[in-house]
Amino acid sequence: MSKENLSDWPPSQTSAEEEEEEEDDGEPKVCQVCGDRATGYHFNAMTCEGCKGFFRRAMKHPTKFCCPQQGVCVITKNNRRQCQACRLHKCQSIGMLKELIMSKEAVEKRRSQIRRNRMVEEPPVLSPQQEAVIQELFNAHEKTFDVTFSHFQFRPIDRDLNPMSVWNQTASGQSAKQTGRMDNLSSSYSTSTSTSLSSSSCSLEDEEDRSDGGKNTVFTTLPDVADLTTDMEEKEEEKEKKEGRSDGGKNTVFTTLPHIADLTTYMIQNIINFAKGLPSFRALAIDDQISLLKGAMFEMMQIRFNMMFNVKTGIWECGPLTYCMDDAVRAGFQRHLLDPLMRFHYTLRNIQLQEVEYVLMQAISLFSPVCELFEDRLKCSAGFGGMEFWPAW
Amino acid sequence: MSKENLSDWPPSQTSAEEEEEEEDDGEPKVCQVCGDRATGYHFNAMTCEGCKGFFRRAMKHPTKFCCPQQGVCVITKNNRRQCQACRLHKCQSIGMLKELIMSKEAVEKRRSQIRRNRMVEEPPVLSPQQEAVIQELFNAHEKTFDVTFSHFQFRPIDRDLNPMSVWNQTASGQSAKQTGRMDNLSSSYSTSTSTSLSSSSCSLEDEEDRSDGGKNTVFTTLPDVADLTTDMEEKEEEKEKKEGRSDGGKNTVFTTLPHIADLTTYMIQNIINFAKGLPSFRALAIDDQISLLKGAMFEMMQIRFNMMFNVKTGIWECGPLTYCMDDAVRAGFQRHLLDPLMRFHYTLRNIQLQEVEYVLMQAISLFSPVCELFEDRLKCSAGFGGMEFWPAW
DNA sequence: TAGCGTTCAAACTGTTCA
DNA sequence: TGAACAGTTTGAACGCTA
Ligand SMILES: [Zn+2]
Ligand SMILES: [Zn+2]
Ligand SMILES: [Zn+2]
Ligand SMILES: [Zn+2]
Repeated sequence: MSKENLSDWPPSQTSAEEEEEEEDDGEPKVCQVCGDRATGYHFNAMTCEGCKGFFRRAMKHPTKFCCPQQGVCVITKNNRRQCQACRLHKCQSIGMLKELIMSKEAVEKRRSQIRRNRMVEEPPVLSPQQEAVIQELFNAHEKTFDVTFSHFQFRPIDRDLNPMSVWNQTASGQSAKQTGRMDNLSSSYSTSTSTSLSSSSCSLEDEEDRSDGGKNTVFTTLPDVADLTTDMEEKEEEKEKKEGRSDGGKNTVFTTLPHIADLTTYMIQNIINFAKGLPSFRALAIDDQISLLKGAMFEMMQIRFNMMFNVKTGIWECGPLTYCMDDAVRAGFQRHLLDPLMRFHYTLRNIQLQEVEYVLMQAISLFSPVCELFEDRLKCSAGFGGMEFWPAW
Repeated sequence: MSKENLSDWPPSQTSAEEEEEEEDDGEPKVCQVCGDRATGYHFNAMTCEGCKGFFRRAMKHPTKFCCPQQGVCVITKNNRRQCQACRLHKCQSIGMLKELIMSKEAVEKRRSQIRRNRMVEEPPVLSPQQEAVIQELFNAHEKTFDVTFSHFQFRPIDRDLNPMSVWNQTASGQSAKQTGRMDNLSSSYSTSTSTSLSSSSCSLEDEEDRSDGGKNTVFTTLPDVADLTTDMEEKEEEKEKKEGRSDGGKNTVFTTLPHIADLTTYMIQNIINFAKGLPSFRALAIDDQISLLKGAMFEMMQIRFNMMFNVKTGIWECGPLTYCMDDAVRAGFQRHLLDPLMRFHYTLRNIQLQEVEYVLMQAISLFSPVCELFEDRLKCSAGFGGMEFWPAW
């Protein structure tokens, strides 16, 4: 195989044995481009599989090929790879037609048709193993996703009167209500229902794990919630500096930051518990657990927030609490992040996923490792095909 | 044939040789769409078979075709495949009528009418020859299919207490009962009724043939039952090695293996006797007999087992003995085999075949040769259309 | 026999992946 | 890049009824 490729450069003009692809007797069909064995008509010419694929690719990605021999190469089976320019020219000269390549739209239509056919004939039922995995994920999620936010402990949210956001929001009405609700509580930390959660630290010991009592593994080395929160706030700070707005916080007052920080902490804690509730996650090395959690945390949080996002009002409805984008602005988040993030929330929410599907998304996010080198920028696309909401920094 | 396809793009307007499909002299009718030889009027136009089929298909599946040439293509015999849009347009322009295509309901009515006619003229009764064949098969089967397992000689079945199977089985109840039954017998080999069968060898001489006394041919060269059993056990062993589980049997104890081996031997012996009872089988060369038996043995055994399979309980009821899938697991069979095998048993049993139909299935299996090259993997589909249960190894 | 529908292997698309 | 694969379209041959 290797020696064939050696001795045919430059493609000699002398070996112009004009192919007589007459079907002499039986079946010796010959590629009219390179002389290889042909497999039938492709784009209106008798060609081999190689020239067929080459022609399609060349036509789909219009690239200007350049011949090193002034375009006089004679294409053969062994040298066809050496000069794309002459190979393509030969393709066209023998009558290959780009019109017979299916158009972008036609291909897409064909694909969706095939998907539809598959759905019809192949029962959409899952194997028992698959069902079990889903059940496991869903159980862990159910135990750690506090829709009512009844265990949420927080400092009151302080909404500024002058909207900082340029987007109009219907937050004025709820602002008073929510602030008023805060005032009913004596302590500076509020909670919907009383819990034993200590406000200062949220260590990762399983002290609160309600799912499994005794079989807890060691989690003392998992990242502390405080660490993760600090990480994110640091990132915000860095970004601010880069944007040349680091005026030391003198002109901009992030009134909602304390509350949003508490909210973030609460979400992170629950997400860590979700991961801990997955046997397949606990089976990983502790360092891997940390890396996965760090890499996926932001995305998983957004996925969870999306489940509470109301597309009609643009408001996140977290139990008795409600948030609008303006609250994020007032916490110091920049348009550069919030713009694509909002697009993400509207897009994803409009798909109207079921809860199980959200859980699967979380799992995909969790188990998609992020390269250490890119941890700084968290995750860029996280495998969610066309739904990347993360700006390209 | 190849030359014709070369030069015809874009479909030229110049080649508009207006077809004169006058029946000049004899029969030179021409397709008004593409110019090919026409086979008559189809949907109100003189067309070829190709354009006839194309028109019907295009009308049945309302797909929007798109012409890459702004719809100016001129359709010819050689380029008609290259632009569906223009071909369909040409069809309609020459007067082809979709009204002449039978509607969905009309087609269905026609089909049932045909079925009815078939029933009338083709008597649903079988010819005497066919009846005779069936009778012959059934007789041979009846004499060799021991529903009561009264001649089954075996070592007691040792069921482990801890279920090895991950699937839940209702085997616990029967376990005790069946083991208890074994205890009533003194010898390590048990049998329901005493027979003269020697436990060590089951030679293929017709010493036990109750059907024909004297006209026995030589069968000493037929495969020994022991051979076949060994073959199958070897295959299981090989598979196990491939799956990297060949721990020398130290960790996995196949407690039921001795009994299952006896059961297999008994089944094989009866199936060989079934084949021997068929004159049409005996008429074959001895080597062919061996090949057919080897190739079909596993499948025929499963068919026989299926006749005793209880879909409700998932238990094979073999006379006084009962088996569940767990027994096979404990004999060393792997999920890779048992999974599709169980599917097969449930599927086939649910069809509720009559006994005669089971016998016909056995015969089909027996007389379907398996290529020597594939003997390793036994039979892959065995001619049972969509019921392949054999995993692709 | 004319003209419907049916069948199914060959032909020809795009896709995958080493 | 191209061999192998997967899926669809085509049309020659055939079955059936009026
Ligand atoms: Zn070629
Ligand atoms: Zn060149
Ligand atoms: Zn035609
Ligand atoms: Zn066209």
